[in-house]
Amino acid sequence: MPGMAAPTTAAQRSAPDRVKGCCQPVAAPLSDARVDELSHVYRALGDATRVQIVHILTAAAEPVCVCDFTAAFELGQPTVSHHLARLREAGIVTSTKQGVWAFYQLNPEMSAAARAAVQLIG
Amino acid sequence: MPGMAAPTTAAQRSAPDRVKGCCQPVAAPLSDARVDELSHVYRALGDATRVQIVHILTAAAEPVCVCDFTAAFELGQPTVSHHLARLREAGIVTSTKQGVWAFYQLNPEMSAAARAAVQLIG
DNA sequence: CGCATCTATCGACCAGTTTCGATACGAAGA
DNA sequence: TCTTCGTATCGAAACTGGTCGATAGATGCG
Repeated sequence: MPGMAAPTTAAQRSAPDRVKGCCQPVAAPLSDARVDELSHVYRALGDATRVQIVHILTAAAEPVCVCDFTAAFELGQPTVSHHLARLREAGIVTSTKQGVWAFYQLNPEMSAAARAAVQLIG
Repeated sequence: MPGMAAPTTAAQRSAPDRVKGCCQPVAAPLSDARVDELSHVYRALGDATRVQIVHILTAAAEPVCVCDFTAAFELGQPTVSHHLARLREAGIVTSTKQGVWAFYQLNPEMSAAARAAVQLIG
């Protein structure tokens, strides 16, 4: 095998290579479920508007009306509704309706990963 | 003004509305810079492959060779390079070259926000 | 009932992202 | 030097995501 073929196991690898650190055994990967959970939480928070929404909710003592969000952002009402829906799908917020109005709050049953990520915004 | 027009200030609002919590004053928004920083960090981590990469790096004592990542994921080499580049652009990882090989590690000068987000994966 | 309002959903458009194959560049061995 | 290998970059295709206008559903007032 000519050239510098990459060894795939520690046994096949020469000492200088190990010193360089190349092709060292890689850490056991996180479970697919855990990776999905983390990446979905991060993806849900990977938008400036949604970070603002979460910040407002962490600072609010009571559930916040959708009309307050539409007033706070220079975005159309369907767009705000879309962002709230994404946070809801990620389990970060919950909504309740009182008459015509809809109120959003941080989901008290948020996953631990989501809670930790949200606290970074607070 | 007929119907149920949404009041925009606390003064215009009737007592029952305030009890319901609608149109309460919204928390002072985070600065644009802070929102951008947070959303960019979250966006960089909002991908399953990049979460795996960060997890491997947090578990590794030494910088990890690109060849280890390409071996660990069922993805093409350009795709892995792309994900590493995105983490690099977000300031989460740094790379060094030793001969033909490129090694990646967590950026020791990562922002506090990035460090906190990375620790949730570790 | 008829109407006005608030919110969610739909359809569409544009921008950004993920992925791959092809290729270019650099380094090291023959 | 010539070849081989590892990595980054480029170009393109497919997909996802953010935004808006239009619209539907629900609620409450008159």
